[in-house]
Amino acid sequence: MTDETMTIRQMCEAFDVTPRTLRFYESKELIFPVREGTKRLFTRSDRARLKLILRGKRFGFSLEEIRQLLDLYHMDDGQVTQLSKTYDLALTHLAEMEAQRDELNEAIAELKEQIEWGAKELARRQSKSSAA
Amino acid sequence: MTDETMTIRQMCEAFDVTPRTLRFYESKELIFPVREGTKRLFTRSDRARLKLILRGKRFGFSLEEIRQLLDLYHMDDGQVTQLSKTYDLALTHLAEMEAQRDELNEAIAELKEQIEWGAKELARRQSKSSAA
DNA sequence: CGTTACATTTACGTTAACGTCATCTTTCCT
DNA sequence: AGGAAAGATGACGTTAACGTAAATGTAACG
Repeated sequence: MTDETMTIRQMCEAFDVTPRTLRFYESKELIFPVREGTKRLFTRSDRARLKLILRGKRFGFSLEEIRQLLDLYHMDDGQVTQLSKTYDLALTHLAEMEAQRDELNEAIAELKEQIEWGAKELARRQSKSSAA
Repeated sequence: MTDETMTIRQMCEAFDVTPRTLRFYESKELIFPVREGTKRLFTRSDRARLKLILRGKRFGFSLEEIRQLLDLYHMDDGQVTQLSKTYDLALTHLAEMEAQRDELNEAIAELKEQIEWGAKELARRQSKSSAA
């Protein structure tokens, strides 16, 4: 290994994705692996971004939404020109995520109720079949 | 209005969806509007299910996953045969949702940090430009 | 030096979740 | 009665996010 870089295979195993996925994310400018000849080498930065990408996906964000958010976490390189724009976007997303968390908590509470109801039903049917 | 049923238009306005979406959900057996002649009439049950559907979507669940979960909330009608199967599925989903909530909280915390960093940067640049 | 084994590019295929006509009843209003 | 409005039924189109296959390159190994 040259540095702290990883090959595409190592990335795939580390993050449980396919090569196609990584190439696809690169084509969409979500990650920027460097080239050693023709081969891709993924840096620490790519790994950090990929982690955020996969997390965003789990929250139901589209790749395009994620791409815009990634700029916030990757602000150090050069074009800080759009900082305040990105900042606003981050605030919006934060609000969305907090709303989603609240709704998720509500949904969890409701689901728990249903589960308890189900548990009682199962117990009831258990006693019936053992009584027969 | 005959009962507590709603037309497709009323549903669309109430839930901010298109007719196509409702027909699509019916074709996928997520909702079961009754027919008055050729027209669909949506019951209270359909509305409850639709609410859960839309919520599930916001959490990133697929319609197929949602369809299975809906059975849990709709258990009263007849086939309680699969109760324990549905029960297990509900427990699994509950675990998933709790994990998602935890991860969401973590992400919110990180995003807040980034936002604070952005706020400081903006302030720093503000003082620079006013000093010039 | 040939052959695995991994890599790249190009390009067409696929699935989910609807959108968008086009065409046809049904219904309601004046 | 007659025309607009709402609803229904196909059927084809679209977008996102990759999957998959074909053709080619290259790097290490015995």
